Amino acid sequence: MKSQVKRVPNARGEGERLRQEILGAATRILEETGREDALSLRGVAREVGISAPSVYRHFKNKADLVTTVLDVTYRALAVAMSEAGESAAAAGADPWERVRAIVTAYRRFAIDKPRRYRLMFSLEYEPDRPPTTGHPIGTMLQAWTDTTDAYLAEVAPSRRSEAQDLGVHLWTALHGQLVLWHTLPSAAAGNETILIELEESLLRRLLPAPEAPSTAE
Amino acid sequence: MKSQVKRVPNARGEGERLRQEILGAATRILEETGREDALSLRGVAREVGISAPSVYRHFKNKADLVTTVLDVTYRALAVAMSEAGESAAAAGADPWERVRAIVTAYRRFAIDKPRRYRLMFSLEYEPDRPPTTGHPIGTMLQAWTDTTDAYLAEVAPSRRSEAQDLGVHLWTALHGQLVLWHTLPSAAAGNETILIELEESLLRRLLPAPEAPSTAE
DNA sequence: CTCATCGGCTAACACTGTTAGTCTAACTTC
DNA sequence: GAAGTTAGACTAACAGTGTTAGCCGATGAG
Repeated sequence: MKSQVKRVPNARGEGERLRQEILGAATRILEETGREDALSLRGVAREVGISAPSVYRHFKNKADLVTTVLDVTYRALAVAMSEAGESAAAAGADPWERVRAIVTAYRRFAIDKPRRYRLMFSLEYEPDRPPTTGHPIGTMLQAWTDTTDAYLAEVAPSRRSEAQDLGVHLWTALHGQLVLWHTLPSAAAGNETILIELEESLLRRLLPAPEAPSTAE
Repeated sequence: MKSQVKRVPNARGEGERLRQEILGAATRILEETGREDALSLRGVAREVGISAPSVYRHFKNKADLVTTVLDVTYRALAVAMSEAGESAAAAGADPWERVRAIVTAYRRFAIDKPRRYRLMFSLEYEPDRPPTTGHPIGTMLQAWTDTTDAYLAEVAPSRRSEAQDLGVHLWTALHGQLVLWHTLPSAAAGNETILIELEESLLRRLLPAPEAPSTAE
């Protein structure tokens, strides 16, 4: 019952396979528990069917494992955002609807993967990583300033210099809303429409309306 | 060297004293490390000069200890905010300056106690606490909606119905800014003026200007 | 055929949260 | 004042943790 099949080792070049399995199991556990210390190397090893020290063949240590999970999550979020923007554009959406689509994708991600989303922003920056890449939060910020810049370029070109500021405002406010929503126990939590209304109210206040006010089509 | 003085027990009714010492040590360690799992009961016990299980006389378990530290921190933040508002009012500040003072107090707190601030919003709600109190984040939100309500009452009474929304926007956006600032490694971090400018830019966009536009003194 | 190396394993260390049970000194009650 | 109770601590122990050291079988290169 303890070691069921004694797991035949992967072939010579196939070590990467186990790495992916470990990553998957760790992701699952982190998403279920939401706390870094609830993830134990022995636990993921048990789930994958290997022994705990074998994890060290593929990850430097536990922190490295967690960091990798979060890096993957960051990338997935960025992809979800850009895909939402592009498919909205392809469907002929106007600039406002395009921003709306990106915001919605962001919210969906944060709500569907709540534990990991929270974890993304609750970890200290680990300085012993390749400093060229920087913290993945930077790419997140970039995605938002790109969004506001594209919006301003089409809708209010004269105010395009505010794109950076607006991107920061948009992202930070949305993130704050989601944190609040995740944390608040009863009232808001579970009621997504509240979030949507808040978003709407925020966007109206933050994003400038089109400059040519009337029939510009 | 191990047990230096064998710490004479507190007198009969003085158990509270040790409780405070434990709380203080835990607060210190949490502020230094910033991670819940870096706080060990044996560690705080060592620092206070008692044995680890003695902590259980005063706290249900480790989570209870951490929660208590954060509750105290929440209260301190709320107090700092209201004090800033009141002392600004006492100094004859106008509504805008009053909001500004509260925002500044909030930022100061978040920057001076960065680890604890981050911890406040990264813990899951623990359901086995007295449910009457709710999550302390609720009081935080209340403080902000009070702030915006007071501002609107004086400056734009016709829009007072928006106070709730504006309070949420203000708080979530500020919180998001601070998270970003804490997380981003090089560029922003350590440069507080960036934060102040962001705040200013946000407040201008969010808070309505006085209704009587001209000479209303 | 040899041999290095990949992909794993076991054993062990130091540490953790938590429980059970014990001791001492002070306070309460008769 | 004697007896009992209890606040305020302690030691011992358990199960589980991250991590390191060292081993072992199979596979591929020379």
